[in-house]
Amino acid sequence: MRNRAGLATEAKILTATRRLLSERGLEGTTVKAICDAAGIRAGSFYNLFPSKEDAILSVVREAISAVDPHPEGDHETVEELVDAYVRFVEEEPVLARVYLTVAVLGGLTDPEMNIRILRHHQRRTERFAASIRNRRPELSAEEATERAEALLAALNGYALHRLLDPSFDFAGHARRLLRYQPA
Amino acid sequence: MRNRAGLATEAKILTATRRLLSERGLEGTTVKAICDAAGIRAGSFYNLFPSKEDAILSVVREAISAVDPHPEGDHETVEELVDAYVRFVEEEPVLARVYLTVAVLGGLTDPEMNIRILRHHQRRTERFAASIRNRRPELSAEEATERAEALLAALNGYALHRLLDPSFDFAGHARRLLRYQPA
DNA sequence: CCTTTTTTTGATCGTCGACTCAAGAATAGT
DNA sequence: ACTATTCTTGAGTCGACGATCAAAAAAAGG
Repeated sequence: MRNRAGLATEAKILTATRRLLSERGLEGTTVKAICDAAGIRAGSFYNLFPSKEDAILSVVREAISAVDPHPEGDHETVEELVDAYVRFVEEEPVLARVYLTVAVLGGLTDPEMNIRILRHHQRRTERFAASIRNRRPELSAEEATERAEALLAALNGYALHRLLDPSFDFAGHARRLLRYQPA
Repeated sequence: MRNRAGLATEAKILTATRRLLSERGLEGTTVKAICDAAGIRAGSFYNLFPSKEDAILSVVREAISAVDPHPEGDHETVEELVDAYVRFVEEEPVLARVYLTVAVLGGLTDPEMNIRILRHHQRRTERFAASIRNRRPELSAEEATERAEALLAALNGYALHRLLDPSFDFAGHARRLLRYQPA
């Protein structure tokens, strides 16, 4: 693809797909809905994406990789990681919805999404566990991993609730969680 | 419906629907899949259920009402309520999956499911808040509600994680949650 | 300007989804 | 045993979905 029009169309398609996935879920994200929202015909869609799944996967990958900040230093604190997740959910609600509804939910029923979300979750758990062990070296690797798992699960629960009830104080409760169970 | 065969067929349909919803989600729960699993033809299905949504809604209602124990006394403790939820998830994994994937996560994209899950969630929050205030009468209604919301959100996160990783110690972490943030 | 490549369009295809119906088989009630 | 009701079946309708394609239109490159 070299034409400017093609790049613009691709962007319109991805924007429409993001919005649809976030608002109507996998079921509501049809090729027709995407094309209507993007103001194009189906043929143009298939000129740029080999299949519907391709466009969806592209957005899902984007959402998953936006969940956590890209690794910077070797000494991340748990607070930084938690704050980053809170910011992600609050500042990128569209991608956050895609992450939670399509990736996490889809991981429970769709086999391909399952391996994808498990891989992501393992990396994420290891990262959190490392930051926990940074602060509390006396913890065994297993203990740190278990705490990271519980912390992440609770955070996901908070995030989920936050999507249902925007007045939920995600940041405050996340901080409180860290205070009571100081990682 | 008076015929025994009809009752038996209805049970087979509901069993198949439960299993499909839990394993393949809304998307994978087609009339054909239900009928295949139940060993009947589509006509029999529509002799007993006016629509596919009807059968699904029936199972979703069942799952939602199985989440919490039916009210007994006026003095439930938070521990009892939390334990009941843990037991529900561990002893009724099929319904628990339906509850979390179809009802809770579906509530984020499907408008009808949304009002259903919000109603349920409000009742549940009030119940938890009441049990919290039972133990700590010095808390304001708002504070108790906020704590109940956070507790429930974290529990749902744990439950969700438990579905992805059956080795996750849901009961243990739930208890620890209560200890650190003693409701 | 002309050629090549990319993009868009509109029509269309096959498949699979939910759902219907007439006719026959089974079952209750009497 | 008879009859009315319920249940099951198989064939079928209809629409939506993902996907394809030839041809026209637009853009890029020289």
